[in-house]
Amino acid sequence: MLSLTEENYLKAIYHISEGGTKSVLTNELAEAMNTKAASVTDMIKKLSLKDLITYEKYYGVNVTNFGKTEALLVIRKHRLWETFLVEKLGFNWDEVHEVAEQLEHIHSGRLIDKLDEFLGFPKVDPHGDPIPDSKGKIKEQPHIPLDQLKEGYHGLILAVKDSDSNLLKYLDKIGAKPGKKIKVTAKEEYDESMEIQIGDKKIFISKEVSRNILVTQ
Amino acid sequence: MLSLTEENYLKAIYHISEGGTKSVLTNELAEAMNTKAASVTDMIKKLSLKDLITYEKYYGVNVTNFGKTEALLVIRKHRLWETFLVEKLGFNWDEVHEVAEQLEHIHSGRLIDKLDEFLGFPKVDPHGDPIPDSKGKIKEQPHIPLDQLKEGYHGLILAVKDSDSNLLKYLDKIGAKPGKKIKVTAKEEYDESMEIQIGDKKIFISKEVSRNILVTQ
DNA sequence: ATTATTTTTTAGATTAGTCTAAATTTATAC
DNA sequence: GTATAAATTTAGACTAATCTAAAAAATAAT
Repeated sequence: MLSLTEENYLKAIYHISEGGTKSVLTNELAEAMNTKAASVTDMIKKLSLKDLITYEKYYGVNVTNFGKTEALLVIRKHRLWETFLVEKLGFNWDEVHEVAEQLEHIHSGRLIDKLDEFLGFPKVDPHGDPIPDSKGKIKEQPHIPLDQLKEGYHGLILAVKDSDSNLLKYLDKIGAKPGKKIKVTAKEEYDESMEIQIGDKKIFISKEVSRNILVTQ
Repeated sequence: MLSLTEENYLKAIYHISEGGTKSVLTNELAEAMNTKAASVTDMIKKLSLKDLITYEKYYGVNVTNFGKTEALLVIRKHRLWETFLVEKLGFNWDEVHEVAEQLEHIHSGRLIDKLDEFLGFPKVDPHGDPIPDSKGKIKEQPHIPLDQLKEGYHGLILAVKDSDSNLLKYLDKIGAKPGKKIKVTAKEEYDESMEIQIGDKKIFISKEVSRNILVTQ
């Protein structure tokens, strides 16, 4: 069984590697984990011994299929708990990340499947991110970050980045929720900011915001 | 903030001391925590420094008022989670202890009060144990263990010991649930076993069972 | 292609929680 | 009331996860 720390490292590797599609450097991981490169090297050795990742000295890390599944099972827990907190306990979507970071490490064969059932087998969490199934399989919808959508084009909001509470509060305020139609009405080359239309409102947003909104292509 | 281990020690001290009414010996605690006396001595020093307990070398440990409150807040979490698992997720009462042992250590100001509200502010958990309020205050009903009830007398089942899964399965089978009326129809002096009546059924139980059932006096 | 810079790894130390074995204190027995 | 037994504490060591500082390897610059 994985320790809490091992699970957190593995999850970070999965995310940084964009689902295992590219390798992850020691320093990237150190920054993501808020730790030092030396600590990362140590943990990498442990995860490598457990066949969760492959690791070649000085060249970074790749998740194995086994590691990918394990990471997705943790992510499944995280997203189901977030859904529970919002749907059942009445939390706002910007308040659930920290608590779900703790809840995702509860080990119980039956708990999470019972919770899944209780929630009605949701397909996505409150931020629009897909929830892996109990085998660790995930169904991603094709999507692009909003900052890559061209002027004049529109799309549906699929998901938003879940970990930044202030961003989520702001997105709430401007009405940028998954499912909403969004149109790029103007784009500024210089700083890549854009004007968008959601419903009948026009809003100006920076690239910092637009890159954290995922839309259908 | 208390570590997971500190919380577990404190909870064990609270239970063994019967709510802080008597002092706890090192070896008792070592047995309860499944650890060695030397480890207990170390932890006792830590808890003592944090003013959760008082400790005099070679003479055992007593919980402070502060420690009592902290212990009761952990117990509150444990019992609310057990209630959630049974009432909402459909677990049996003998399956929840281990999972609740993990869930009780989730730190979040709002989570547990929201959960309390979601459950409808229950007064007792599925085993009949009272749930402390958010200030760490607990309301105990007057009770005695069934083995102290005299022949011919009856009482209502208030609560049963929650941590032994096999005992709980057995109690389920014989219909010994909180709220049920129970009568001691015969008592055997020699081994302190007894015959009891629950509903229209008469059952023979050992002292090992009867001392884990709490009844109104 | 040799030097300088950046990144990564190793070496050695630290903290929390644990252990065994030895020493100390308290309790018990004659 | 001294000897013996039991309980408790201390001393020293171990593991997981972390750190700093130094060494090693890879990358970039001239």
